[in-house]
Amino acid sequence: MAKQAPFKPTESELEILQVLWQRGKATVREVHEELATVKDAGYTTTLKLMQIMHEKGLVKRNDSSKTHVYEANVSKEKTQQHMVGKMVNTLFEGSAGQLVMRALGTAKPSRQEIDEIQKLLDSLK
Amino acid sequence: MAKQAPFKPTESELEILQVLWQRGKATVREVHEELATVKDAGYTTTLKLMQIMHEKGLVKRNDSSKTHVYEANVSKEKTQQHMVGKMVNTLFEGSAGQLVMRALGTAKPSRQEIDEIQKLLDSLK
DNA sequence: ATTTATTTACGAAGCTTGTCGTATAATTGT
DNA sequence: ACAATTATACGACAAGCTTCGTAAATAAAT
Repeated sequence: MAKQAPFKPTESELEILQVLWQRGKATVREVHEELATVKDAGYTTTLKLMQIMHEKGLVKRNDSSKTHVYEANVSKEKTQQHMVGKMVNTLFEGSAGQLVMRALGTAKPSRQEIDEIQKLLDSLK
Repeated sequence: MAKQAPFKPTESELEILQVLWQRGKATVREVHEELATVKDAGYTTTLKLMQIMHEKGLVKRNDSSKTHVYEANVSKEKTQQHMVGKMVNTLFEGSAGQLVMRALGTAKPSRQEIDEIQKLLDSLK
């Protein structure tokens, strides 16, 4: 039976998940190359992190060939939901509205996003 | 010169900051009592955490009397801003709008909050 | 075929977090 | 005054994260 993912990815694990979500499947080498454009760590570091993530159940992998192919085992949506919920609790006293206000104050969304948000808000009323 | 606060409070540190933000000033005992209603850790644990937070510059303290009085040294607003920004980057590809959509999908804000958000959105257009 | 390169596996070290025990100093109660 | 309580300081430890070096196995290149 597959182990239940814990849903508390660390900073580095999130970076890796980002790549996997974006690419679907990827080898350690591919993930590492992509991270290298942003970060500065050795190949074996990325490898080790992904091995640990596999033990935790955060990713699954196909090791039928010598070069293993990895894939995220937690969805982006669920992870976002979980992390946002946690943040609302620990930093915004349970108020999603407060978080929204803060987010909008920090970075202005595009016109299109604004329209989308307004549509959603209307439907919530 | 006061050390610059690092702005990456841990989970436990956030719990303590929450109490300090709410009360303004508080002793270790007071913070601990309040946390004890939610959490289960010894007094010296809270003490140690607050001492470390002091070293980091996350809190300041008045130790003119035997019982030290602590106070947050980072504002709730700045901390929220920083944490939200980080989350937008690591989980939402830099899009605040996406975070907002997710937050609204997770927990419905009150009618009053919705109105507030809409007002803010209009002003952003 | 032999060398070179790639990949995984493993172990270890340094750092941070969270936990607590114990010692010491100060305060309070009787 | 003496005992009991309360506070700080300090050290230590387990667990987890991140880092990397090295060894062994496989694949590719010459």
